[in-house]
Amino acid sequence: MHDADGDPTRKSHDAPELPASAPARLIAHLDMDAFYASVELLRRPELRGRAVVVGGSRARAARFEDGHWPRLGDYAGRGVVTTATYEARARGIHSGMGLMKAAALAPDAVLLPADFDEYRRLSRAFKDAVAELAPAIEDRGIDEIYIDLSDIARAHEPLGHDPLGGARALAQDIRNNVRAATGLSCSIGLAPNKLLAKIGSDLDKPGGLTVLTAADVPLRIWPLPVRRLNGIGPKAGARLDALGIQTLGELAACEPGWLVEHFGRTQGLWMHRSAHGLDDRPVVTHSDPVSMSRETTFERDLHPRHDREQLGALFTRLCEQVAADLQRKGWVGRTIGIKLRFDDFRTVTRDLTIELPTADAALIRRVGGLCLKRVSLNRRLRLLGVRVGTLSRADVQPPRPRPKRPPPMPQQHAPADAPLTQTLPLFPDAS
DNA sequence: TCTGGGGTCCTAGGACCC
DNA sequence: TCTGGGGTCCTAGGACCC
Repeated sequence: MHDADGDPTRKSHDAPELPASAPARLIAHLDMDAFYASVELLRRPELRGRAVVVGGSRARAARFEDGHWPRLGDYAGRGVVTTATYEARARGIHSGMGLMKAAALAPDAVLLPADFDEYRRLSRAFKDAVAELAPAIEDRGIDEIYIDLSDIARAHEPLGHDPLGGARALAQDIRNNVRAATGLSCSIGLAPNKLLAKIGSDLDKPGGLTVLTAADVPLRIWPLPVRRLNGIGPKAGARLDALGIQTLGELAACEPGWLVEHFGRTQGLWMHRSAHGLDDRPVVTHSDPVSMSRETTFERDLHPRHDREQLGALFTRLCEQVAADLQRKGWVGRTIGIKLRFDDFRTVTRDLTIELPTADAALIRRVGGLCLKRVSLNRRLRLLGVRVGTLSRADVQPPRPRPKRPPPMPQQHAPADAPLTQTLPLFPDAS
């Protein structure tokens, strides 16, 4: 998409230092501000200024009862905070936090259930608004996108002495368009790559527009904690911390070879490059799904035998849902898998690849049942999930019926930990 | 009364094939 | 017959992201 030959500023195309001579890109990362909570405030403006938490999808629908809203402090049960307004964040609440813990911090906060249909509607609206001005968009979920502005920003005349003035103006136009179309605010990071754009959009939230260049890396990136890098999560963050590395500057100062020793070749080299603000990943404007799944956490842990019927019915429903998702979107899949989470939070998965792709609920249910037989069920369950992977389009013939292999016989592969006492088919088959 | 749901990507071992 | 190596597929788990 971005070819060195396309750079009109380059006189010489035979220069050997090809990577260095590639034209600079201009990438934006746009992140909607407290998206779900902001959507709720759009239709309940009287809640503006209050601590509002969205979460607990099975919470009762929010109703204006007797002049007050459902209090977070009255909530009892499972669930996590999906989004919190900035007022709630100021009280220490953040997404992913258990609702009961959040309730202890801000019992008087308003708790609203998530309304994903509405969030999806506004997600489409904001992406459409961006696409009117800049069509090269990479979807990163419901509330954020990358935008490749490399080509269009050149058309924007630089304003004054700022070489990025045109880009800045374009980003401003994009933000205004999003606001006009949805009433919602967003933050934008503008940088030569996705990594820096992503960090930038987070530097001045809400409503910020942050421009970062390679020259800004030492002063503005290196002081940040390593966790701000997209790709360093809780585990890698803790390992780095144990090695005495807290900031991106400290990470940047590490020898690549030393990082490779501790984190492996791929991750070690990636960390080194990233800490220096280097990132070649393109903005990917189209991608096909790899898998589709449905899962549910029960309101109370279920016993594999005592709650057998309920589990079986739940399992069947998940299969029907995932089949409906596949059919609605026009996909079929060959790999059927299940996921179980036990009361101790241990998670296991089993999957089985069949010869011909399917989107049929009954077949998914049958294969899922075979997967289930390979798990020893000696604890209560808190979650059950069904997944279909190795997808292909429903309207094209499967390319090649793959060469025959001995058909999988799950019973022969019973896990070593399967207890001898497990004799019953634990989930009644739906068929 | 800890810890949602929907995803992607990576690793690693074994089977199988050339 | 023995000794390999490489490539692909399948499966399980785990890290991470939104």
